[in-house]
Amino acid sequence: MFDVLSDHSRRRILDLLRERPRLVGELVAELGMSQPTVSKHLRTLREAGLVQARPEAGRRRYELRAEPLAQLDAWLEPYRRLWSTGLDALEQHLDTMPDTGPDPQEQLP
Amino acid sequence: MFDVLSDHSRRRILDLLRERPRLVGELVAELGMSQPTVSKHLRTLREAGLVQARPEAGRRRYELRAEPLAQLDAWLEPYRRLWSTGLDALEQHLDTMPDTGPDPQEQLP
DNA sequence: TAGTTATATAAGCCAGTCGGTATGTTCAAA
DNA sequence: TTTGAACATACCGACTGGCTTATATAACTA
Repeated sequence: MFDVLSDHSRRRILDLLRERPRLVGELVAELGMSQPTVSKHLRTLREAGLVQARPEAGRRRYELRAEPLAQLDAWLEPYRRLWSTGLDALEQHLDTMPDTGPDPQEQLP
Repeated sequence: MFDVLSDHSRRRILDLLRERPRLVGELVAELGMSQPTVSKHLRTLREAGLVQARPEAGRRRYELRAEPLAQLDAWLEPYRRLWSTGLDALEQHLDTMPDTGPDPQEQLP
């Protein structure tokens, strides 16, 4: 999942498909890359379940499938608490140890 | 950001530092990689602002800095709506267009 | 059926990167 | 100041992955 998303061109494709489904030729024009290169990226995205092709009058319209991104969201989840509370790993650790000083913040779950 | 996170070893390091800050030697032992390799990953993470080193009795204790991950979260945000509502780019598009009938299924070559 | 268009796959090149070994560098203790 | 431990950097070989050109496949059209 991270591997698939680490490529800038593939993220551009996802961003474009987020607006609306598109034909391969449309993506080629907007990305300014060769058609085979775009097709290979689409294959990678397809195998990751992030896009889906629908035949349409001899062409192929690609559409976004966002569900697999939930994995990324799941990975991010435990980190989200840290930055959203301004708490990093150091303070989190100190929270679990006998306190030697004042405790500025308190924490939930 | 995506480039930094696309490496499995670096994600393992972040996961370990999420538990608690650690010395380089501790990470080396837990990752089973050579010390220079770990140091190189730490440098990459440091330059991305994801970790931070604190000198400690001649050693270096690395701690997590989760804030930059907010960028990832921001990128993810517009997609989160799609999968959380079960709405993908296709239906989103069709919502804005007059319906022409039932849609077929896809196929593979 | 042949020709044309749209897309997919194949093969090859090149740049970037991961991991390793060897070598600096820094710091604390003696 | 010297030694030794902990960590960083330099450099190298192997592999990966993206891009390009050339070619194959599929579907529409005449």
